[in-house]
Amino acid sequence: METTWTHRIRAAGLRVTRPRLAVLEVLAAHPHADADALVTGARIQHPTLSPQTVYGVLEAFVATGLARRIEPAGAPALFELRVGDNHHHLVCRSCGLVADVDCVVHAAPCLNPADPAGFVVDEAEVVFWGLCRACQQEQQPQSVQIDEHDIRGGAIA
Amino acid sequence: METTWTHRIRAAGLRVTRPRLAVLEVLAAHPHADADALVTGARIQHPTLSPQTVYGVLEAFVATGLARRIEPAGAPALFELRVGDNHHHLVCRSCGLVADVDCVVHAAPCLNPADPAGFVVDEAEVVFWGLCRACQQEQQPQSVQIDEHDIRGGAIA
DNA sequence: TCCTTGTCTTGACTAGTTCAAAACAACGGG
DNA sequence: CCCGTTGTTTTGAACTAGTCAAGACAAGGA
Repeated sequence: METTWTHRIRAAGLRVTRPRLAVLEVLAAHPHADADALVTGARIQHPTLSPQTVYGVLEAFVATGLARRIEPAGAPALFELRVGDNHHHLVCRSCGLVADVDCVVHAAPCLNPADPAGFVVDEAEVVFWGLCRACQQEQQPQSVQIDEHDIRGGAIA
Repeated sequence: METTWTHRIRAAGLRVTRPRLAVLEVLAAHPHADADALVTGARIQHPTLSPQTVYGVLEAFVATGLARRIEPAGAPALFELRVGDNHHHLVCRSCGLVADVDCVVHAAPCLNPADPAGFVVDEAEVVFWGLCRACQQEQQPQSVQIDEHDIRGGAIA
């Protein structure tokens, strides 16, 4: 398993280091983790890891195309390894859970503005907002407070 | 002119105050301004205005549907008065300029995910990323540095 | 004009992220 | 297999956008 990560890191032109392997492994297990969750998760394998190091690792991953950074409005940035297939995201307004949605058109931009106002568009970012299954159930029975199960997008269960 | 704003504020169930009128007027003149730009702009009419007051004004506007808050990834939040017509945005990767794009389907959500994964979707947020006309011209001649004309989304020219 | 209540002001504070410099370690060459 | 170069990590501080709380203030109905 780890060999795969090693190869992918090296293929991206990066040196293979312990922090990078740790972050990559956590990211693989938690496909929409935020920086904080990645620090926590990666510390299981590398306890002395600092947040700044993780930011550095992520920056390198994003720059080389190993990872992608997504920033849902009003929440810390999330990172995912699914890159290059131009998919989109579903975000729960209540708990922040993020799910992937395949794009019907697999090439970017997958849709075009009617009047691009002179812009040359290279990407259409689509975020669907709504309620995930769990939050729908919580809100129907007897309108429970929403903060009860504060999973948020990035947290590691 | 001001009478119009007065009416709109009151119609929203809010008291008509000087900070609110000032912010509303700046927002009308600069349709995609960030909080900082609004403070600067509104101070022309009301020099003692503090950032916190503007945040409060904007919160009230957004809560009552007078204004809408948009948060392009990696930039401070922008505010606009165009609400309720479910339009989308074009953002320039280089200078941050934001332009409106009409939505072909005028009701939210204007498109549906192929597999909503159990989510009940109420909005599809679409952001088109690309280069605005000015930045295209700047990058072709002799690949000029991009920070030259740092208009950014919210700044007031 | 007075009173109530919503709004503004002031100030401190937080989360998320970035910057800079020095210590360190990966890995290609000898 | 060790060494040196160079990219990475570490450490620590700083920064920005935005939030919170409490008292002063003013809008607008009586």
